[in-house]
Amino acid sequence: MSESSPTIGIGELARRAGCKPETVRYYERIGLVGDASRTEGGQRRYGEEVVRRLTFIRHARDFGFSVDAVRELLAMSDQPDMPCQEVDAIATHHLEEVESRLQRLSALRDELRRMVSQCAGGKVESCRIIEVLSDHQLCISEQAHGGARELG
Amino acid sequence: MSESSPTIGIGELARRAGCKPETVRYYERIGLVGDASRTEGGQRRYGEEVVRRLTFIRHARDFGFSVDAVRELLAMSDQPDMPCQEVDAIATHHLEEVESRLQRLSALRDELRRMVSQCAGGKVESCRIIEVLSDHQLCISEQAHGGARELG
DNA sequence: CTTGAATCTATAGTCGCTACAAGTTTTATG
DNA sequence: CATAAAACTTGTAGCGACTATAGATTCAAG
Repeated sequence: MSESSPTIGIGELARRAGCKPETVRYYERIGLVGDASRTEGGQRRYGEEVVRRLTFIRHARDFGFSVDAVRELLAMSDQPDMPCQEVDAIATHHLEEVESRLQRLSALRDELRRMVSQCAGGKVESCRIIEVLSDHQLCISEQAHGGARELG
Repeated sequence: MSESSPTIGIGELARRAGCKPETVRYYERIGLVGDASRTEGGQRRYGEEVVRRLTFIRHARDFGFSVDAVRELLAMSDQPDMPCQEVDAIATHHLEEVESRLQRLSALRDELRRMVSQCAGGKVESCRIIEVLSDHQLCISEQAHGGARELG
């Protein structure tokens, strides 16, 4: 693995990886990408391998992996000879979380739909939306939306 | 509307509404609930109407409404004679957001499933999960997971 | 050499809480 | 009534993953 000469500025790096310079500096601060080499004047300069690394990071983040998970995935992708069990475990765990979020979000959608569809458009006093929000008993499923906050 | 005498402590209030005392104080700080009356010693005491208000808040939050949306919903539920168009608008808007989140989360799940199922369990070097994360082109849908971070 | 874009650091803000620390008040028991 | 335990008080900092701002500096193009 030969490093390419570090000629890429933080702006171009960010653009090519699909994020902002601030995010790159943030990733440097938390150690997701290493310290960049600098120009005499102190500006960061990167080589192609950092573009690849940052692209990997952004892609994994787009998949919803947490920064900690990305950190582990990065560490593993740096060890090509190791078995990929752990990679698989992380991805499978994440998939399970996504599936569980989907279920709850879907139940939430059903409740919201029901609520909205029952609003007759009169006064607030008799608005079904307000009524449902006031009275948990009017929900079909008690568990449906307990903790929607975690769903984003 | 007669106010009940304020005898309920913050702990009982929180328990009855399904949150924590810290959350109640937080809601007071941001103005979702008004300032409570106090004992001589300075402790907060509440009446039943606050239990109802806090329950409404928690319920709306469980439905995934933002605090700002809850603020508006509260303001409207305080005006029973007004038409409920705005209530409906807020709820419908929220429903649309939930539906859009669902679509993206569902596409994300499909990609994750595909990725995980293609992992043959060998070395990291040839792990499909790492490959997909390294190369956006291997995704079926480019849009599928662009911004999963917002999905929770 | 000048201009303007890009970059630098440091810090604070976002959202909606949650957690802690160190002190005070209330309530229950002996 | 004394004591202990529970609940409460304020203030502040932390979470995750950035994002935004300010004010200074550096770089690249003409």
